[in-house]
Parts: sequence; C-alpha cells; structure tokens
Amino acid sequence: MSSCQNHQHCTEDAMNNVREVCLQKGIRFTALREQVLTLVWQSHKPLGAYDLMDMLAEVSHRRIAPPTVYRALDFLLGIGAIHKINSLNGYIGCPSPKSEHPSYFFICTQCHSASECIDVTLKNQIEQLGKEHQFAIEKQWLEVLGVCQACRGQAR
Amino acid sequence: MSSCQNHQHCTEDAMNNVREVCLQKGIRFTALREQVLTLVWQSHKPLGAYDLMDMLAEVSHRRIAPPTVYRALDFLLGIGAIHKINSLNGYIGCPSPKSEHPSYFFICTQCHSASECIDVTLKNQIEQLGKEHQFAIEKQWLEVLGVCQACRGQAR
DNA sequence: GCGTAAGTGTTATACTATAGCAAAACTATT
DNA sequence: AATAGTTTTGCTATAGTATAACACTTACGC
Repeated sequence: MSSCQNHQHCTEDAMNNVREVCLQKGIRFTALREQVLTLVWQSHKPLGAYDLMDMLAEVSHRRIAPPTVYRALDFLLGIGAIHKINSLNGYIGCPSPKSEHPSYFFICTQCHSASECIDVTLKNQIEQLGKEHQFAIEKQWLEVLGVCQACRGQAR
Repeated sequence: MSSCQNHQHCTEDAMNNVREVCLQKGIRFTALREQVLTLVWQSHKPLGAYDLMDMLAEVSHRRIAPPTVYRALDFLLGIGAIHKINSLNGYIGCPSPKSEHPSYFFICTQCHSASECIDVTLKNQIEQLGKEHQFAIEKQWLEVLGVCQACRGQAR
C-alpha cells in the first residue's frame, strides 16, 4: 500500500514520470492533461470527472465541457498515469506509471482515501487462477472497502 | 469459477435458495423481486438495470420505472442473491447466496459471460493484506477482464 | 509556409441512478 | 373481516456519469 509523507514531492515525481513516459512514446503531455493530472494528484481521494470539471473551470475561469475532461482522463488512463475506481466512478493518481500493473486499491469509507496496493504475490495468485481456468487475463481491478488504519485509530 | 451445464436447474436452485433465505429472515420475496431475479439468472451475462426495465416491461406489458427496478436490485444485492459488476454497471446472479462472500469475477470480453470465482485462498490473502495494513475490510470486489476458455478455443 | 495529424471546443444526447411523495398490498391484531 | 401499522410499489422529476458528432485550433514533419 502506498503512503505519502511529502505530497508536493510525490506529485512532482508523478509529473516527471509521466513527462518521461510521454517523451519515450512520442506523445504529447499538453497543458490540459497536465492540469488534470495535477488536480488528481493533489487529492488522495478519488475525484469524479465532474469534480474535475468544476475545478478546471475555477482555475481557468471558463466553462470546461465534459468531453474535454473525459478525453484527458482517457489519455491519462491509457498511459497508466491514473486509475479509475469503478465502485466510486472516481479517478486517482498512480504512483508508478512507468510499469504496467493491475489496479488494487484499499478505500476508506470514512476519510475516502484510496491507497494503491502493489502486491506481486496477489498478482501471481490471480494470474495462477486465470491459468487454471485457461482464462487469458487482460485487465484486473480489486477494490477493497473498509476503514483505514488512521481512521480506526481515531475511533478509539 | 462457476460453470453451469444445466441452466434451468441452476436457476431453480438459486430461486429456492433465495426463498429459503427470505423465510429465515422474515422478509418478502415478492413477485417483482422474483421476476427480476429470474431475468438476471436466465442470463450468464451481466444485465444493466435498463435492460431489466425493458425486459420487465415486455413481460408485464406495461412501463416499469427505474426506481422500481433499482429497488428490486438493491434488495437482491442486500440479501446476496446477485452481485454488481462495477466495471460494467451490470448485475448478475450469485450461485451461493446463502453464505456471505466477496465478489470475484472473470469476465469475458468476447462472449461477455461473467463467472464467479469463489476462492478461499485468494480471500485469505487479501484479508492478510488488510491485516498487515491494519485496514478493516468491509467489502471487496475483484473484476478480471479477458478471454474465457471457450472463446479462446474458438479463435484457434 | 503547408499539409496532415492530433488535440480541444461545443452542442446535444445517451446512459446510470436516486429523491420524494402517493397509492397499494401485506401483516398482525383485534 | 375491519383496523392500524409497516412494507412495497408506482410515478414524476431530477441528479450524476459518459459519449457521439462535428467544427475549430494547434503542433509537427516536411
């Protein structure tokens, strides 16, 4: 599970990672895409597309229409810079966009934070299950809902 | 992963299981709820709420409004008779509604079938991960997308 | 500079889900 | 079998999420 002591720092890291990936692949990291990624990264909670629309409108002082946001999100999803949390219709930054990996998240029902969990053992086991059933895995999502360590601590 | 050779039979089993659960809990398995569950079970593919609306309208020769369907779906989700596939906004029957269990699915991108996978080892491992991070798990979903055995066979 | 491709703007619309209140159906108790 | 209380369903409106289609602009390679 990821954690973050220095959010400014990890946001900048993410930016640089994505910039690098785009350079390698010869694709463009436009101002809009960068704005969306920044907004997503500045939140540890998954953001909805319409939240992002409003935030973009605020920043740019003009109305941003849904397709604009969704195209940016699709781009970022495509290069692995963000993940979609299906159970929340929310989007969240990925701490390791350089390597392709499944999307495993622990989502707190109290503080709404979502922490990505990169666990090779789990991945192997799911892949093993796929093999047993001769199922050719393309994508996978795990979403675990519950109460995070911090929120459990506060309750006591 | 579940498989089904005799669909009529497994649908009836599911019905009886749910009837039994409702009797035990003293809650009502109304005609509407039974209709919805039957329709969901008659399909091995996840169905959308609006698909179900149309199917219900066809059967009952009158318009069925969204809230009616969603209430039936919520009821069936609540007692564990069906699962929701978040990545598809679809609903599918659960072969073992009597015991509470996480929702793990293998979903074929070609034939769109969704097979539930009840794997205790996987469940244990995810619970172990939760413990390691002191995360109190409430619910969990795993959705694996890919190509199923049958569809891979046809491709060759 | 010019042509092409990629990205963005804009309008309209499709798809998914819920709020709120009225009417009907069921249950338990007289 | 009437009544009161509860649950379920009907219904209208509306909120929330996502995409189609086409016009316009920007960036890139030549």
